[in-house]
Amino acid sequence: MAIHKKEEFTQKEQDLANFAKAMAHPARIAILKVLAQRNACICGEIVDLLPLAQSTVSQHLKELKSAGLITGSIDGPRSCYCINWKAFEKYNSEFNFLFANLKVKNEKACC
Amino acid sequence: MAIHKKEEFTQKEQDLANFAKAMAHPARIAILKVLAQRNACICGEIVDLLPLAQSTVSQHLKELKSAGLITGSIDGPRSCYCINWKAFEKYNSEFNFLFANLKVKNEKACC
DNA sequence: ATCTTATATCGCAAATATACGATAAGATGA
DNA sequence: TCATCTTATCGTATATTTGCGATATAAGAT
Repeated sequence: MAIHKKEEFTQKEQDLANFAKAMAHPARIAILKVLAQRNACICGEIVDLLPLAQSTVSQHLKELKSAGLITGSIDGPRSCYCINWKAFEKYNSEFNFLFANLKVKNEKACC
Repeated sequence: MAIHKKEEFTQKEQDLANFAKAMAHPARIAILKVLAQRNACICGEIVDLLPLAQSTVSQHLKELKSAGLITGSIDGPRSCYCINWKAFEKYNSEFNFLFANLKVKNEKACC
């Protein structure tokens, strides 16, 4: 591959792609679900709910965090995670905007 | 890794993750944009518009097609691609549903 | 001070994704 | 038929992701 070409695209395209990448694993979607269902910051209960090792879950959490979709803070001996609604909503509307933009221009399929 | 654990999650989680994965590259987002802007099925004009080799673009098109986001048909010596609005809308609303589901349960950040 | 508990990180192995050149396949035009 | 043009596929190199066990770290309990 030699060089990645990702940075040759627009910032918007890259941002949206990064957001999508963060969502591109069922484990991470399941984590987001759990975080919301519990209506509170959950630490390692996630580990019990998912069919994955603790280190793997921790890694997925790290990815969600670095993508900005969740926030994490240390609470005594355990870690507390929450969905970052702001960022989530931003990407969601950006995604909808792209979709609406596409939709408006072409309605009839041609092939 | 030995075994992939992806199939241990629910079908909905997997579907949404697969959709996200298809969107998880700026080149593929750019392709979708082009397909919509041209308001018609575009074949290899995409190659001229993207900073990628023809074979690479073809591969991205294949992924979008196998994810069901675009359709393709042969038109003489060239190939014609279109956005599959139906599937796109389905995933979009599924995504929104997940988001709304999350949103309704938790509004105040706790960390 | 030491032990326990919870979590993050490191190191590694395997799988997948990304990218390209070369080549094949299919249709059109000379 | 043969050359050409367009697109798909193959083979290959490299990068990234996924997953786990082992280990480190940090706070609380004994």
